[in-house]
Amino acid sequence: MALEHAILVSLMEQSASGYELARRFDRSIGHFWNASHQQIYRTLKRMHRDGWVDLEHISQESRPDKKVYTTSSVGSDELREWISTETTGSNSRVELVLKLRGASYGDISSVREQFEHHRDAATQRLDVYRRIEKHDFPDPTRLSARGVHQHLVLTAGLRIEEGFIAWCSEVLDALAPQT
Amino acid sequence: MALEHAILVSLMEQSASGYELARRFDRSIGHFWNASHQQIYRTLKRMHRDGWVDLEHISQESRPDKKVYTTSSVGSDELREWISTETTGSNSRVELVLKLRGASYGDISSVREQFEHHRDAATQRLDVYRRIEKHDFPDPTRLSARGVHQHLVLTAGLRIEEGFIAWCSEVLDALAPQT
DNA sequence: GGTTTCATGTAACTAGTTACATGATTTA
DNA sequence: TAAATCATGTAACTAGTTACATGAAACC
Repeated sequence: MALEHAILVSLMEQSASGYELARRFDRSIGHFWNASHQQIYRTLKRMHRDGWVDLEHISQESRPDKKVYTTSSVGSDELREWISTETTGSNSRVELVLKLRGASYGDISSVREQFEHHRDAATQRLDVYRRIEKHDFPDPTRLSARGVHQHLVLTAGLRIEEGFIAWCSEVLDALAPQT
Repeated sequence: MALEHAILVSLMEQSASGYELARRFDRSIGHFWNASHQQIYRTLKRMHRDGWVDLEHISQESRPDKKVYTTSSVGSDELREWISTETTGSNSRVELVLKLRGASYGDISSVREQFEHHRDAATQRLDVYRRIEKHDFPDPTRLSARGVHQHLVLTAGLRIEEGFIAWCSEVLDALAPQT
């Protein structure tokens, strides 16, 4: 899972209450990730129990009290570790984006390697899709209605992989170690 | 939810056992959707209970018996209805792909409208991202390490929206009513 | 003799969503 | 005076993952 890690990255940038984190997830991070306030409160509680975050109670006049969370040293160790761990599973692209965002809190060369790996995997996938296209849709101008729809679905796969590979190249260019 | 509907689309194309469906999800559909066999068996059971699918027990020699499921009339009504229902929520792009794949089993003009709507929404999002880029990264050549990372994350958003909009245009061109 | 394929499932767990609950203050 | 903002939570549910279980046949 990575909601914990998304929260850690966000807290590294700036300490926050659960409410404030929920708002951040609705804005910047939330463009590609979303988490409800219920999820965030629940997760913060667990993270505090596990010592990943420190907690400060803040009383306010004319506003409800709030609990401000800060990444602890255990938390930042955990984040650093997670950033260097190979990214697998169905959510991997979103996690890669998150690792990029938090790259300064971990080992950048490891992030680079992970991007290389996922770019290569995407290139192979793209190749598979192109073979499928050649095999199943040799003449895309002559297709039944259902054939057209199926071909468009395959096109989605092609476009997604192409886009991802291009973006990986941008990332790798920008993360290139300055020699 | 839409796993039910993904199964319905798959069964409309060809009746299958839970095992066979799981394999299909690992291949074609599974490039952008994945479902474990446990999930599929559980969901098929519920769909059968609700009358969305019919069931035929098939005994085989030298192979375990299997249960072959077929979309019932209730199921195809449900699918038709779902295809015409507005697509919302965090999973909407995957659902749109699925509706495209099953478009022949529902109302194509409604699918068209949904694609138009989502293309327009993506165009607005893209515009928001471009404004953010102008505002937060006026000079992308002069950025701190963290600034570079944050900018690349924004770039991911830009590329995803651009790609999605381009693909929607392909879809809309292909689905255009022949006049 | 070991792995893959066919074929079905249960049980326990983690993650995420929806609905409900409270209550003051500020803004339209 | 109604809605939005700030601020926290509980409870119940749905969806998805991981681990365990069985057992024959085909393939390498």
